[in-house]
Amino acid sequence: MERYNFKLTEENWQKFWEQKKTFTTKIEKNKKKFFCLEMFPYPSGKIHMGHVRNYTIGDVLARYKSLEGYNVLHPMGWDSFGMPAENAARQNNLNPREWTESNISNMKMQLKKLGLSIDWDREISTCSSDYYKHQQEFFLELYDKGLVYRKEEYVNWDPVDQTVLANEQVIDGKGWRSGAIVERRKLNQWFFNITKFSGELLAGLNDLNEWPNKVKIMQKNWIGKSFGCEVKFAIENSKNIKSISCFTTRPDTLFGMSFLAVSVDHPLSKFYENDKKFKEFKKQCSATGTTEESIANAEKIGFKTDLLGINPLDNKLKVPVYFANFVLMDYGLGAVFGCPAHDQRDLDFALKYKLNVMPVVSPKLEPGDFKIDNKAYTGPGYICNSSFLNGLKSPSESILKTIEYLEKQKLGVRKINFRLKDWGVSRQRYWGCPIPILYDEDGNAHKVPKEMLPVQLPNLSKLDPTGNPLDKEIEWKKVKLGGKNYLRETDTLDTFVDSSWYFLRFCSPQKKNYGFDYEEVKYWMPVDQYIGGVEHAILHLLYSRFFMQAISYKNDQMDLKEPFKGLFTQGMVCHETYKDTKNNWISPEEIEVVKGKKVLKKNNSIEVKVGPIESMSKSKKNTIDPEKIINNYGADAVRLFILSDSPPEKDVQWSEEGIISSSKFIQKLWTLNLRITQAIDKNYKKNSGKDLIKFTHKFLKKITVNLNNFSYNVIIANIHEMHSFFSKEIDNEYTAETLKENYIKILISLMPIIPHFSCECLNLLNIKKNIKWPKYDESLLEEDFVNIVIQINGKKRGLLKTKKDVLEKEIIDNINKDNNIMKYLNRSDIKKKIYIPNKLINIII
RNA sequence: GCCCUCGUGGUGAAAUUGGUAGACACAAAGGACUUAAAAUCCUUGCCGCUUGCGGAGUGCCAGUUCGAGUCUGGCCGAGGGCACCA
Repeated sequence: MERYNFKLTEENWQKFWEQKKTFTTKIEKNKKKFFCLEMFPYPSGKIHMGHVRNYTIGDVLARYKSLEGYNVLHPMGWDSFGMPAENAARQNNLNPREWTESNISNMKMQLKKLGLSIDWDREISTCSSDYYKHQQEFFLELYDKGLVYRKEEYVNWDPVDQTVLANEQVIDGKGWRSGAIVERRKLNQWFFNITKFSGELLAGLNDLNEWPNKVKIMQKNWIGKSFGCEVKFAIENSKNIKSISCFTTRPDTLFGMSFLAVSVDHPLSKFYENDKKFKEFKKQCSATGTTEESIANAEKIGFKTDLLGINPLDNKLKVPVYFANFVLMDYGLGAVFGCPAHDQRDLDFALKYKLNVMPVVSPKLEPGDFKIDNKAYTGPGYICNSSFLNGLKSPSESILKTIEYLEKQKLGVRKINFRLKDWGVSRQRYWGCPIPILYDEDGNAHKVPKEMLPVQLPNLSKLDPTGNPLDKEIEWKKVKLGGKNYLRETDTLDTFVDSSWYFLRFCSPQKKNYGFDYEEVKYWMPVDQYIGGVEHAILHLLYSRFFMQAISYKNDQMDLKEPFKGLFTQGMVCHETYKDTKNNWISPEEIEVVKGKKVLKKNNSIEVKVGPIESMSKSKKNTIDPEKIINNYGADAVRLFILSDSPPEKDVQWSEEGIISSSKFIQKLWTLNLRITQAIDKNYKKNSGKDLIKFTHKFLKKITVNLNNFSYNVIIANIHEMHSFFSKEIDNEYTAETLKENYIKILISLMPIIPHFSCECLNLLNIKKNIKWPKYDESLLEEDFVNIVIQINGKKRGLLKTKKDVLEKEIIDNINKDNNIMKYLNRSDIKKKIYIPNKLINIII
């Protein structure tokens, strides 16, 4: 039998799509639009299996929506600024732009081999000045709106990458990319005022009902809203300072206060700058690392001042004021009041410095002899030992009542506090978007005039191993404007800025005088389905949401607040790991299976240790090169396999056996196709094909439902069922028209999954135009016969095939003829019968 | 410590949302075809007696129900996020 030539077929169709511009899109106002977007890749050189999975999932959806009649926007671009280009440049003395561009052209070729339905006319690249010019405009626009500012701030400094990192980029106290332990440095930085929208970004999550809950919860926690009260504590014994304000969520525990504690960076500290002991203490605090363990294990230490803080609820109650290492300057007001009885951290501190521990919340209304030992009580209860607050239900009544009192007495105000901090966007790197700012001779910042945009990156022939390259470009830095001398800002923007608006650019990628066209954006936005890895749950997704807020802010032409209507986070691609006897990682390519054992290829007597299945990574050498796989098995086989084993949101395990079986299955489908076309050619008139029609419609329903649920793995199972149905039934001499009509519907329904194969088969049947998603007919799905489960006491004892909608009596009559079931029924009387028509009968004896 | 998610065969998983548990696939074992191998196809899959039948069975323990993988409560385990957040 003729074999399916995937290579030729796939090449032909890819050429056809390219020449016919099949996937080129433009606004069509009479059509419903669908913006399908996958997170664009960083051009590292080669695509990896993660890309294959991500873009296959997106392509299935894009092709399906397009068949359904939507006007689908499915673009692709390159997140092409960033560290790897710069590192390659520094290490191998390459030009970052050339390096990046050659990577892009290679990856583009690889992506095309996957047969993706992408509108390549909309391709964008963030390192192109056509792109970053508009980013600089946005920067200045945000500056004008007061959403960008510059300040000296303690920042996360990555000593390896030699750059500042955003809080979101510090993971367990280490740089997200370099893994180096992050240091604290005070630097002048540009910030985006993301906290201005804390409330909006939090509230907006409620409307994102097509987002995974997990991601929404992560963002919610990251924004970290807490409700409480700002309380002012008068200070005694001080010429310098009259009061200290604290934010608290538990003002109702004020009577249990036994100390005030402030951060070493608190304004109060400037009065102790010359105090030797304080300086020593400050040093001790910063010596504590920023890693997870060191923080968790860090002892709570304090520096006692001579100040006394006065309890606002009773001015006879006075407590010492400490500097303490556990108080953070950048949360709340950098000061806390300590209530040891009901906060473990405060209790640890109080026990160390022998401070008062008095419970003010008791689990029972009558506190009796309720005492705190070395575990703080944080549960609910009733207020006690608190004068006029006594007896209030805590925390449900007590917090609000206390705030009301404090507000009335002008001792405090209710306040909502957020954990979210402003987004520091300055990076001391070369390969990024220059910040369009000039400094005059006094060091004041000025916007680069609009007509001077873009601020082009200078083309550097050589990058020094360390430091900020732009800072060393003396000539580039100097600018003369209106007879005055200026120096350019030499920091570049965090590359997360680049990806915060690229979805807008995709709507009108060629627009010259602005980043996007409002008409186009109004038609295409929001992104209907965004697909990517969950690792961007906070960083990229939160920044993009902020950017949309910022662009819509003070803007009559735009009121879109959420860029991504639907979000899907796909799982990772995993592979077994292998090690040799010396514990070196071995790649799957070096391995051979001999007698069921995995051994080294070069010397097949040495068995390798098979390690756990882990996500593909270069360091573990368990990656598989997609291009090789596509060349060996074809794009359709790769698509089929990457979708088949696990649901798309979960991790999938790549295996040689799996891809082989997928490619064999394509062959089987081809063989089936030949048998079906032959049967059509024979032009039978015999079999009306009632069961064939029923099967087809049931199949179409399954595919449609599963496509809408992202149950792509089940679709592959459905296709296997389809194959086995036709393999068995094809000799039934179905009437040719019926067979053809139904088979065409099935082929169309396969187009999103295995487009080359389906297009080829359809083409051979002369179906070339007006291909639409086949609708299933619900009325054809009805079965004439049903299997009724016969249960006795809830246990399945038999199956009965009957006509649909038979009466209970008929079932019982049938049961009475069944010896196997009667042997149970004869044992005792029937107490009860539950009959669910067309499903089951349960007889209780 | 806090928050979230998930526990189904040797493996990846399915289950119309409370109604036949294990669809579909991978791996394994046995068989058919073949001189042989590959390829292809078929069968098996936990326990008990011979087919057939019966029993147990969706992490564990309870509960609701005629009926629970699915709902409720408790426990155990795995993964992920946050973390001195006041």
